[in-house]
Amino acid sequence: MNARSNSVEVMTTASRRRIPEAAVIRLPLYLRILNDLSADNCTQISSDQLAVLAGQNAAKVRKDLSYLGSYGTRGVGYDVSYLLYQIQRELGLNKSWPVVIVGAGNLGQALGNYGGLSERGFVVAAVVDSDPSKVGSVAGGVRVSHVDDLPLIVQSKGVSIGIIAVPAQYAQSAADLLVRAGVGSILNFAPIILNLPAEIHIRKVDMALELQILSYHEQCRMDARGVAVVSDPESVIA
Amino acid sequence: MNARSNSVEVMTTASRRRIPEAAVIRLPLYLRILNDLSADNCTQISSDQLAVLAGQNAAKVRKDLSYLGSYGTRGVGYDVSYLLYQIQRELGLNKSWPVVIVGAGNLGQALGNYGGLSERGFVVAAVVDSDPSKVGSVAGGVRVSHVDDLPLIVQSKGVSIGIIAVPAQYAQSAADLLVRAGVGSILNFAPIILNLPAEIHIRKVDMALELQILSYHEQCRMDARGVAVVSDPESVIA
DNA sequence: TGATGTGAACCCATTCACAGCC
DNA sequence: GGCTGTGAATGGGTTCACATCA
Repeated sequence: MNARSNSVEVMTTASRRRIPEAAVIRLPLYLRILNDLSADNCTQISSDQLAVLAGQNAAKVRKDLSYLGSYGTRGVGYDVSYLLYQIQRELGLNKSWPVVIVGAGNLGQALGNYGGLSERGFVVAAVVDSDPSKVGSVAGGVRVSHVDDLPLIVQSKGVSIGIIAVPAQYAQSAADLLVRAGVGSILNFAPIILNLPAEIHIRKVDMALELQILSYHEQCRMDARGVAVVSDPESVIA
Repeated sequence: MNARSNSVEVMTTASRRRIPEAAVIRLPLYLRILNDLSADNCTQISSDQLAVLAGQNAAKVRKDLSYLGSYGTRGVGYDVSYLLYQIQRELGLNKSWPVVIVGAGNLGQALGNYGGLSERGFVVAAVVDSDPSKVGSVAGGVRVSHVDDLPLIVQSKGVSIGIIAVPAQYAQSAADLLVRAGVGSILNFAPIILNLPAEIHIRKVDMALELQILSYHEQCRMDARGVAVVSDPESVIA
């Protein structure tokens, strides 16, 4: 029952314990904090301390970590390096993930050169572009390939994660190409929401959208401070 | 009771109807779709159709829109341009929001030049940097100012939204400076989670973090396909 | 008839509170 | 005594299903 049994089990179809999405999102945060602690030669940490560092509360931290297994010691806390290892394993960061970048423009090149990718085990397997004049040039230590070769590249290099770095008007077709080529997860930098089949995982990195949400919160904040606001736009227009 | 009454009401402290956070996040998505529809001369839309375009379901769309008021027509649907107007108003996009960008490096300059900002009413009031050699150069049509002038700039230009575009190691101090200068919302591009007072709204645009989440989902997907996986790392290490 | 608007039911995430163990 | 691990309670978000109205 406990994951720390002594035998090697082989899991087959769908036997992975599913961790709630909300908890998965916080794991990289804990990971970063534990890395910093480890660099400072800190070996033990309690859920209380970790909660402060992560801006969460202790109960949530304990619940999140309990999804990984029972790796803490009652009355003491968690071993930093062991917890680090367990989170990395759960997130799949002990593996190397080949990614393909679609778009060799400013953003695509910047991402290709971004050291944080390789640091975290994400290897730029290829950069592709539809512009023939860009094919052959070098971006991020990788020669730019033509987008027509995408299926071949995905197959031969075992790529399962694609990064979209093209202007908004081409983003949907880039996404469709990635899906057809066999990619299962997409990170989208274009300022657009993509239509994708449900089985494709997608994460958005969309500044325009985020700013609009901040705009709403700013408005609420200003209202709360007591700034007078007209509540009926109808009559203002009329 | 209905927001479409005929008199002009003046709301004072905290009278804004609070829309659930989850719904606020979808409003910019609807906005983008309605804009496209409007450009295609489409004047009416039903919750069913909008749901398909947004990748949501009809009930959720109706509930989301109902938070704005009762702007639909039973048996018919919603008027595209009126809905557009209402969403923009609710999000505060009918106002002009001055923003300050902290960091005049590659990312800061790219953001300053990004047309999507001004298109959406976000005006780059200033770009600041701590490097004196960068002060005076031009980024995004705005002269780069020294970070020491931040409080003055925020005050004089009425800035309430800050954008952090500095390396991770400087992000926390940049955030602290913004808060002390009086900014209320922050968009963070640095690959780090910031510690901020609860009253500050923050949105993260963090590729490293998003990729780690995709990595987890890829792992789940591969497990589901029946790839054999060792479930007990303990014994593998030993 | 056909689509909105919305209470009620459901489901997931967070928080509480305490049993269990070091 | 102190801290983890976790059932139970709470709260928010989504979905259902239908009353309501053009």
